Amino acid sequence: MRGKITIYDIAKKLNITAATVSRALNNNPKISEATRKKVLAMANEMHYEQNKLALALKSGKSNTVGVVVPFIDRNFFSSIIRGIEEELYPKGYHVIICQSQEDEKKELKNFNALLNAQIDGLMVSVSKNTKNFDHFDHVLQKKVPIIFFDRKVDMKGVSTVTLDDFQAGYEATKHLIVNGSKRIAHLSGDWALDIYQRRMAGYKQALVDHNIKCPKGYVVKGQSDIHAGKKAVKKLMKLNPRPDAIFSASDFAALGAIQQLKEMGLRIPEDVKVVGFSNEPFTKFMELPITTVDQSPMKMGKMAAEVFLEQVKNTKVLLEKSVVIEPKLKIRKSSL
Amino acid sequence: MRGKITIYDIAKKLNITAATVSRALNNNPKISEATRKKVLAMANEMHYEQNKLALALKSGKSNTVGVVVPFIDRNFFSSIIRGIEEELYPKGYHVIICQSQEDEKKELKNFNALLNAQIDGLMVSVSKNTKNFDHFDHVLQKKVPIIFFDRKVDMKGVSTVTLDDFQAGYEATKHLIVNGSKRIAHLSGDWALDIYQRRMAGYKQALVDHNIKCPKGYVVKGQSDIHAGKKAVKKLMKLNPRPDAIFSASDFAALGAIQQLKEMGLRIPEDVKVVGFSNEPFTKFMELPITTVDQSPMKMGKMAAEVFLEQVKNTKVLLEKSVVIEPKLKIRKSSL
DNA sequence: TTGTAGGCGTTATCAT
DNA sequence: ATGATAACGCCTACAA
Repeated sequence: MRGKITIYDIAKKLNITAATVSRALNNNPKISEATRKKVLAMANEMHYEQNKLALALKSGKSNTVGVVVPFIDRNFFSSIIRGIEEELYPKGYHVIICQSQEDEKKELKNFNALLNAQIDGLMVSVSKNTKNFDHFDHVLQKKVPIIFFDRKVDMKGVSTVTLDDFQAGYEATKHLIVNGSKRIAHLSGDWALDIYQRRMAGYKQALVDHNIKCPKGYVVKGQSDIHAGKKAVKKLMKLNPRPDAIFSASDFAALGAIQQLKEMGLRIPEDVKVVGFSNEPFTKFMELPITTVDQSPMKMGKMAAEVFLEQVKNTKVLLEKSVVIEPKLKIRKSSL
Repeated sequence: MRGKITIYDIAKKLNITAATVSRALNNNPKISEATRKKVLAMANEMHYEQNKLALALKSGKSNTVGVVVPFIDRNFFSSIIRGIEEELYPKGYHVIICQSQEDEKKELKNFNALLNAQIDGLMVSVSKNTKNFDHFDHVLQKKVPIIFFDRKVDMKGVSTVTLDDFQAGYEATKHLIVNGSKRIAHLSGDWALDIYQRRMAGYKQALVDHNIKCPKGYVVKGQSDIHAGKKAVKKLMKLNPRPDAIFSASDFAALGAIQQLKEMGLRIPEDVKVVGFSNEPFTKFMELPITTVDQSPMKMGKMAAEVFLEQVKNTKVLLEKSVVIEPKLKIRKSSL
């Protein structure tokens, strides 16, 4: 029913054997130029197309990688996937997408399904609710290489591609300091994710390096959404002294913060400067464009793909590469 | 090297044959309850996992669908893919993602690669530069069902999931009329895509139905980006009489229009009302939230997946289903 | 240079 | 109820 024609069909037409056809098609040197040409011509004429499935079964390589992200429709993740796809497609790899939906159980199921599909590699950004990491070991046991991007698990035998979140936090904060802010608050995210811890660490280090205090209550932990940003600002502005700048570890929280500040009659950036994180598309489009940290997600995806390709080239040893991407501060009006 | 344990391994341990193991694992009735339990227990103990590749080769079904979109990192498309994935994953299907990058040749290559991978179905939103449609026929010849979403090709034997773009254009325009606009301009998109033609048709019909004229120059064709929106407004505002409202077939063009209007000192919505299209995330976040048409992309993805599932259930006939999704006007400040 | 044969892991069709 | 065997499409020793 499907892509009917096989190497056997070609062989029959040419009165040769399937093995010979295979050799011709695979540029195997052990074949005469004459028959190769005949085979190639016939294959073309019959519209032969190789069945990758059979090849995969035979070779143990499926030429497919699995990508697991919390949600595919977040700009950050879809940009990463774009990077992965564009890097891997020319090399003959397919990209299978799965969503963990920030759920450990779904993540585990994704892994098993992908393992069953005989993927050649797994690229994953860990769900934030994942506490148990056995399924990662399980993948490694099957000799399937893992490449983490952005959110990683500390374990042996894996590679990672991450942003230098410490540096990002540091630079964002330093930028505020340099522009005159003296009392800088920080909206942090879910501490289950170390990216938020590192961003905060960068923030704190910048304060220390510039002899600026971080009064009690200046660091607010919350979700990375608009509502959390508003809530945080309500708290922060009751403080005495109140902050004159906010570094948010998320653009959405930064947006909420801005909305709340405006509602309170505070001007941005005059009264309070704001810096967000992720360079979400909307930050650029606002009437008041928001300063933010660009994570180069497409590049992250491309790097992850490159590390994978390097890994499959040398299947003997498990690579343990750690690629760290430099953050890029996008300075806009909200902080000037 | 890979998922070593096969049904043969289980068979050996149990001194039975692989066929029996297979039967036990597949709930085949021709087997005793006793052996079934033994097999299941052993399979569990040995952490057996079915090799989908072998199954796929044997059965001719890969349990994989290919999805081809212009770019994965556009909110509209990634939301659709999310819908597809969430609908198909529970049914045991994998989703392979490809990007055509609005390029006919890449689209063709994507198709061939997916065909080689023995996909069970193809879901595609056509590249806007595709003029030749042979590769679609080619897919159909291989008995692989095609489901178009959003951008379709008119051909036999395929199913489609689209937005009612005419209705969307009609409602958006009517909304402006009802709110007092008398001179409504339209920013259209690339006419190679029929979605833009239909949006415009809806716009024109609404004008006719309400006895409103469409003066020359009131319809501006351009790209669907910020720059095009600005450019169009510069032209439009030179017209006499100048428009008091703009219905843009794209949110980005609408944004550009708004930026340009402001630059010209015109107030929105007082002087000019604006309606966009797609419900891009940023439209909601602006200080001046933009009225726009929501296309329910996640639902579109889910519907496409459902049509596919229906198709594979009945492999005898090629379904020719046409699902039309109702647009939802999101009324915000830019048009009130 | 080409053919033969076996195997990748599974299921389905015969027998038994 | 279970076993033996062939087949899915391809590749690759090994033999000729």
